Amino acid sequence: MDVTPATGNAWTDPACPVARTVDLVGDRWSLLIVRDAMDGATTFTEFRRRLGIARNILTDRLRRLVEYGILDRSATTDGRRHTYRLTEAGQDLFTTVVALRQWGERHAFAPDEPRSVLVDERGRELARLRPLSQDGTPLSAGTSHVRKTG
Amino acid sequence: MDVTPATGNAWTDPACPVARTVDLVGDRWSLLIVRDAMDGATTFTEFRRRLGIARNILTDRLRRLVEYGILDRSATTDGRRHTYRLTEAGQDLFTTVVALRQWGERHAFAPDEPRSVLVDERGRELARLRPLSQDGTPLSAGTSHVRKTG
DNA sequence: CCCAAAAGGTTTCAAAATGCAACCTATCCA
DNA sequence: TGGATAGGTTGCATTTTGAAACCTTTTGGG
Repeated sequence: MDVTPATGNAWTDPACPVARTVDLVGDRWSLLIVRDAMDGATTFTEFRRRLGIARNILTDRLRRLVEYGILDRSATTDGRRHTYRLTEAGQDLFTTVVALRQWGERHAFAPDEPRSVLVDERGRELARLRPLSQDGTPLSAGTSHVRKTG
Repeated sequence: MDVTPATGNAWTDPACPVARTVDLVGDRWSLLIVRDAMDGATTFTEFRRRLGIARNILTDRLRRLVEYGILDRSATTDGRRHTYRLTEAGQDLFTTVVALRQWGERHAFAPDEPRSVLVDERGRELARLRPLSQDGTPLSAGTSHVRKTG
């Protein structure tokens, strides 16, 4: 990839894939734009309606997401200037969005608070995401570690 | 949970678990602090050394992560004022960090760029996280949707 | 054909978040 | 006793964000 991050054109921690992802989509709005794109939003106005985001910020975030290869912008013929759709890289953020959602469900809601739910085509909630070793052993922070490079 | 977000004490989108999680840890630094805590960092100085973050910002983020129940701060007897450790909620962010990492590996690196790798106790890379339905069917943004509440 | 409304922005300016550097305080250890 | 180390706080400049006004193109009704 030849993408540069928002961070003054330098990665916060160039060798770390976590840090690079945070540099690209770790702001207040980008992942929520992706979330809404996954839920069917395609136009500037629709994103704005769902998010309540300032116009200039939305303009900037859409431009950046396109630049990063997460959204694709195409012209339309129906009076709307552009349609935004997730690229394959954008759709691949699904796992990340699900992980954020599941953590939020477990730790950011009181038991009785109403919340939106992500369901499959039969209306069932998803299985809990679990990091596994190649052989299927469940892994946690305690049973894994970062191997440095270079 | 009775936690309030950084966002001027109001949730960006109160019913959405994705948005609540972003409100809590979706800034430039929080998830990198959690990442380093998972990799063994426990002191102010150690976080600072690894991240290159400004002192006042680190102070603020540690305070917020403690307030949100993600880190636990305990006094020490060895000249360090405090030790920061992940709570259970903090450790549960492991899945989210892995999701960010795996996306970054796939989409934010050129094929030949050096990167750090997360491995299990035998040195093997993790299996790819995959959102699944309750019955084990793989799911994507296209085969799932958000069910609104309220 | 004309005009109002809608879509998708851009611009301006104020407010908030971030970052750097200097300063402060408590402990340890020689 | 005094310097080094840990863990901050404070002041100020820079950057990012946000609200509101303004602009341009398309579209659809009369």
